[in-house]
Amino acid sequence: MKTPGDTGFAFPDWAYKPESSPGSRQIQLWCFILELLRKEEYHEVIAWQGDYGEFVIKDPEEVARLWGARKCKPQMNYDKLSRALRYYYNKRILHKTKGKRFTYKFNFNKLVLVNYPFIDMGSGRGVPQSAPPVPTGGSHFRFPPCTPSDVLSPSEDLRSPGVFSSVARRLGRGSVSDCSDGTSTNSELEEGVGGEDRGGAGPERAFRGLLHPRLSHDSLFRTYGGPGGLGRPPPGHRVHGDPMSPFPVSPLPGPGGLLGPTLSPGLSMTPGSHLPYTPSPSLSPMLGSHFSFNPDDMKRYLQAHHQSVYNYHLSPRAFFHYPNIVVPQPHRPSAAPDKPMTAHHHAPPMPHSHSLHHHQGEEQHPSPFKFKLQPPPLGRKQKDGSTSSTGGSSSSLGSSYAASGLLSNSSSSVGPKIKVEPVSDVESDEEVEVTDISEEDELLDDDEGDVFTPPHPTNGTAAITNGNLGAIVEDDLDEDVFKTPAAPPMAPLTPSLLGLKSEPGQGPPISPGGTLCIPLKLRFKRRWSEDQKMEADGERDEAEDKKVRAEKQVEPARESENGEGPRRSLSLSLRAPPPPAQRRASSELQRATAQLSLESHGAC
DNA sequence: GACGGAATCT
DNA sequence: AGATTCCGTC
Repeated sequence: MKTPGDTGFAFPDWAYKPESSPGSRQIQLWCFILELLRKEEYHEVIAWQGDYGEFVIKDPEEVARLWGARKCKPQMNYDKLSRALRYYYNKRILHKTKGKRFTYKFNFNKLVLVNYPFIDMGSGRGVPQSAPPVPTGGSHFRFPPCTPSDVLSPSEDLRSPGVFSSVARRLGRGSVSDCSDGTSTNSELEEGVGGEDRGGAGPERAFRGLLHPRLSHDSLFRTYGGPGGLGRPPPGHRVHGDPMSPFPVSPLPGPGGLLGPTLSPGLSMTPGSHLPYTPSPSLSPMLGSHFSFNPDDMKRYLQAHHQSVYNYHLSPRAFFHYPNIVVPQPHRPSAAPDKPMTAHHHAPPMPHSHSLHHHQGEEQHPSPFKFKLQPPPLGRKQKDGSTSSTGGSSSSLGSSYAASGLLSNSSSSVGPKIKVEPVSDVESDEEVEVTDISEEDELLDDDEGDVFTPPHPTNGTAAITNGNLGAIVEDDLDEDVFKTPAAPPMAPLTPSLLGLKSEPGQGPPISPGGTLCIPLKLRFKRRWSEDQKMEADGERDEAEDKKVRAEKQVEPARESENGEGPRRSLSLSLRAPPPPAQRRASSELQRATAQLSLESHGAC
């Protein structure tokens, strides 16, 4: 086996499930697919095609064979493999490109966010839309390795703090390891990889190309992409139109600046809900095509993000994050000391405004937050039920579910199974998803494939401090939430904490008068509940709306045009500016939040 | 070919 | 949980 560096293909350690989970350390199919996709050797077998993240399996049986080899399942065949692939539909990791044989498409959003929650904060929708729609730049598209469990698990959403924390922990490990599970039998791949490893840098390349066109934020790129885009393809690599890249287009011009103080990925220029940029599957907070796991990059990223948080009053979530943010370790102790990283690899350590802690024993960090803000993504099992028309959780909630932490309120997924599906299915999701954010999404949609539609900076400036929120929530949304214009999932928490959004009219998030006097934790909780309530109401309404709509068969787009959907979410999340008092409270809250996060380590 | 349920394995 | 197998349906 090659060391991670050798293979060039390296998924960070944490890309794998935790040891505890079954199947841990086993590569997951989607990772494997990505792996193949990024290797030229397999271009005849599987390759990127069309839209972002869209790939075609040119030789199904071969792919199956490879997969079988990797998993030691000689009996593997395309039929089985495709079944596995179909399971991803539900998880929204993949979806089928209709009408095209053996063609599937990754939902980058989901994957990325989940994997890199830290990024999400601002990145998501927060990224300026103005950014060039140019997709990527990397020569090879690399999917961020993720923890499948996180990504996939319907129960755990991006929004879930738990995820974040877990991710953070994982990051802490930070090490990059090769993708191969220890057992990997298939040296084929690895070998191939090694050979192909240009320049070797495994990890760094990993994310090249990941960026969503709309996401492309200059600063991001600069920051993470490094000058000229760090992950520049090693010599010999084709930069433009790299077949390996999911993005047809060429790499971004890489301005060399590092993260400018300006905007960080975290900072969102636009409100989450309205971001012009679409949450298409391809979008990834990963930023940059050049973003890599290179420690330096990561640091930079984090730093930038961190700054943005402070500068922009990011959502409390961000804070949660930060205290525990762990910077990925450059190299795992055991890891190859020098992974061949790309040139930028040696970038000097960034000054961290905040100390990013390195935790090797990442596990030490219990997630700061025990709250689960998000409801679990739904699965597709809805069907069984009697359609749930009964439960309040009517399917229509789907949209809303995301919006509020409601469901999840009690950490355990309360509504574990809220099925949004009726309305949304993968496909419908997509459609809807479009609505929410903007037309763009539609364009993005797989089938449509107009990924490149220019971003509509609708309100680009509507910048909302929440950007983060939006980002966080949103990405996930893209498929889930977007189905319906739902209130921003994060809204409950974030707004309240920050006090950014207190709704003037409605349930005042902050209990009148009481807030300040209440202990932080209580306050926090209280607020949370209130928000949830509010959200719940909102959801209910929405659900009803949806039903109606569904019956009428109203076009989702219309809604978006009207601004209903998005607006709605905005209203929830952004609500009017908080009264002064609240504001004060909010700042306090912010501080508190930070504290809380710390406290929570032990206490919560 | 694609989908997805169900049982089963790991 | 994430496949793997098998299978019926479209």
